Amino acid sequence: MITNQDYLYSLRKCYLFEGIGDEQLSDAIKLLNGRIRKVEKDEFIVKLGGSLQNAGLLLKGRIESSFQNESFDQITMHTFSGGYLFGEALVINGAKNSPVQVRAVEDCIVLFIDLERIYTVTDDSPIRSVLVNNLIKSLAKKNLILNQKVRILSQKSLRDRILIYLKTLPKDKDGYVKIPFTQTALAEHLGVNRSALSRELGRMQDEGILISDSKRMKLN
Amino acid sequence: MITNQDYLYSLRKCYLFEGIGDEQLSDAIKLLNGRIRKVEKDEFIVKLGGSLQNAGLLLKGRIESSFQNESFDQITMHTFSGGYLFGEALVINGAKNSPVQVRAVEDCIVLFIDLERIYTVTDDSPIRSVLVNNLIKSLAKKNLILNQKVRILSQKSLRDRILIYLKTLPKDKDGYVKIPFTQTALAEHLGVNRSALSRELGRMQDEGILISDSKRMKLN
DNA sequence: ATAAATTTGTTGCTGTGGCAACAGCTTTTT
DNA sequence: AAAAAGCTGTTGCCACAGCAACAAATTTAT
Repeated sequence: MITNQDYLYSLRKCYLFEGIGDEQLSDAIKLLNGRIRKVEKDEFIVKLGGSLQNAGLLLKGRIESSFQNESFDQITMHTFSGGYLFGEALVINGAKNSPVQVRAVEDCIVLFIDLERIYTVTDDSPIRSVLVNNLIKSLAKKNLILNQKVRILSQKSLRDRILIYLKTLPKDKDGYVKIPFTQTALAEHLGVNRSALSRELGRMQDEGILISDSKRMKLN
Repeated sequence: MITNQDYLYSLRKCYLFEGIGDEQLSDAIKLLNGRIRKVEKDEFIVKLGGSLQNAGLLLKGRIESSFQNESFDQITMHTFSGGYLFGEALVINGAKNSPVQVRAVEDCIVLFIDLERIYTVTDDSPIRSVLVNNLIKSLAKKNLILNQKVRILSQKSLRDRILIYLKTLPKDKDGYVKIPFTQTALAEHLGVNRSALSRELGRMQDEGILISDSKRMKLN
């Protein structure tokens, strides 16, 4: 039996539960009718064109949302890990034809929840009003994330896509950023050809504007 | 003096007030501390990198949100008219550096509102709970709109961008769609070069897959 | 430890679409 | 009605990045 306690860390990271004390966490999850489910690597939680009944909260593992363009290239929307809420927009819109697919990249543990209970039921439970608040903020934040994606994809040159992407990543003290993907996956994130990406990264190093030792990069 | 009554039609179109009767509309607007302001053509409501204090509800006119890529091309995010709520995501996130600019394309009338009042104040006014519900749905819907934008920008070929865009527009009985932009503006929507767009539209007509008589188009 | 699978660098070829420039139209302004 | 501003079609040029193919390196599976 899997308990909430096992994943307290991920739950705490989730924006939806911000401001809700550890003691009330169980109540909140009960209120949302939370159900834990294992999802195996490479399993699709949402298929392209499919629908999703419930939003999910990722407790463990990594999940990726993506789609294909008309040339059948894979474009990654977002890769996320513990504490991430996904599928809210689909569920709230009652979308029948999902424009994205959602796939487990590793073995995952997901807490599925009935989001509607946050905003349709109208009692004045104090927990609910916190949840409402957090849900609104989550949605607004995801909006900005999507904006960022649009910004990357709007760049004309591959180099600009790389530069913008790198600027979003947090720098460590030496000014390096960690790339959380293989180069192949990075290409899918930036929506570019893999070998073209490799070539451009090489060029940038030749020109001296980029230092790159596998998985770590630094701009000048 | 401008009254709410003057713009009842636009207010009714706004998703935020769905399910709120005409009689209660004034109460709702009072609750949100609504203030009407004229915005002149070409005035910026949000500048790039700036911030926005209040969300706006467009009562009259047309507004466009856009940004520039690193090559200084103008990319249009969204053009909207009466009844549209904008700036929510910026306000809710408290964004200091707006990634987009918002500009009046025509002379506009805007109702600015204090969105926070919807979700921070915690009394159990029945109007508020409707507003909360609608705000959540609005945010989720905007999410899908952004998704659509990402989808267009992820296409490798100009033609695919055009095709996908056309498919989102509503067809009339003859299968024609109305293009609500000049070709120049359409190019900015699709994030492509204006003359390349013109060229490609020409090609498509030559190939017989598109019929186009100024402002109206039809696919085969 | 070995094999299998995946990732990465590299390179020649090629097509698409960006760019600039201009002429002809259309729309807006005065 | 005239002038100004903006939109559209067209064209030659060419760079960027997609593509395919392969070998080398790295990672994962058995």
